[in-house]
Amino acid sequence: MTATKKAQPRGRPRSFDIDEAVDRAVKLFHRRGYDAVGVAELGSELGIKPPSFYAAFGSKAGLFEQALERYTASKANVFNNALLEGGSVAEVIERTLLEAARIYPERDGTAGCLVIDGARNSTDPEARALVAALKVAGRARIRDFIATEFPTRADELADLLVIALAGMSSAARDGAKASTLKAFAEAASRAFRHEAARA
Amino acid sequence: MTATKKAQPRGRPRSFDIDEAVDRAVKLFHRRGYDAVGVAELGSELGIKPPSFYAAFGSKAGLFEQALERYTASKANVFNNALLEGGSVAEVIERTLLEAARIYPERDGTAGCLVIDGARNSTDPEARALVAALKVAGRARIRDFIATEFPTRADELADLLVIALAGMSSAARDGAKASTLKAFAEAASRAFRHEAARA
DNA sequence: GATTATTTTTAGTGACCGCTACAAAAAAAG
DNA sequence: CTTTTTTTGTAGCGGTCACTAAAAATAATC
Repeated sequence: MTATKKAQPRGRPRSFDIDEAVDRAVKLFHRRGYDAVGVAELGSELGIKPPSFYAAFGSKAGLFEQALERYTASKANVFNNALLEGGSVAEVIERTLLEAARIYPERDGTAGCLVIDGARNSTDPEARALVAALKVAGRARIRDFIATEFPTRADELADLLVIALAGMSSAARDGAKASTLKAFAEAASRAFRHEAARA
Repeated sequence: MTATKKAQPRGRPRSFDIDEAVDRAVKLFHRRGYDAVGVAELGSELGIKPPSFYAAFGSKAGLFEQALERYTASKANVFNNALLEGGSVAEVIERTLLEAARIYPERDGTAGCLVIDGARNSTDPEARALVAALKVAGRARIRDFIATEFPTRADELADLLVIALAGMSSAARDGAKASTLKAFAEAASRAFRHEAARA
């Protein structure tokens, strides 16, 4: 019994695919940022009307939360993916930076990182809190991993990576080319090894 | 004759100080970003009403343009100030990074760089174009200066600085402490010297 | 067929957005 | 004084924001 759909419940069936809707929302929020995407646009892009939207997601921020979950569980989570391939700390950090340089440049209208810049300058406290929590958790994971090899400098080295990624996301959203980000990522990776070897 | 005020013109005198209004606008736009600051709030903060606002600045984007001019002519222009103190390319870049680490952390509600992040995710094409032009011009000045010592690697080295500054602005707006930014700036400065010496 | 449960569509809500028409007010010029 | 010029305050423009009340539609269940 391969049940993905649990025997149709009672009422009128939903006329749209929630998973696909979240995927489209990821793209829209990534493209233009949380505030710049309106519920009206989300509705028309998702092919649903406001009441269906709110019945399914609760609020605009609710959809953003699901979009962030989808995003961080995808290949866009560059550190997670680099970590899965194993290797030394320096190797994982290098793969993280190079992968960011590969996926951050504009593609299909999206650029940079949704978590880093998706709620930048947003007026919505809920949206800001959602990305802030993800940033804190992400940085903690990076720091703890670095600490396995460099326990006394883990914070400083984690900040080096986090700030470098933020710069790359920012630059990508400003139109930086893949070659530019790749050169920066390589320099940042060399800097990481150099800093890790210091003191 | 020390004329800053040109013999009062004909009509009703302006009831507010334009220079001070621009200063306050710089702070507001810097604090929350272009889109998040409304004309109504600008008006009440500046003590003027819409018609006076539009008579003086033409539009919200017009005030933003003046705010950007004020900002880039101030001590916030870290590269300009570092350049004025002279020294080698590596020294100027180091001062640029360290000065950014000093002024980017949150102070009086403002953090990071108004040019880099002030119109991030804005929906207003005019505001985006204004900061985009400043970014292009700023990067060109940095690249040309670096080229005086490193003509073959000026672009790559300029991107290293520009992306590092973007990362610092982003991190500062996310609450990074001065000590965090300082450590990053020092590492970035070392990376710059190291990259400049390569090849 | 009748009941119940869920989602749908229709048609809005009040609040805020950037911006403006209009006329009174306040100054210099005649 | 009157005229001319500029800025002011009052009031409100059309548009968009996130969101919702109410009832019709569509399914399983009784």
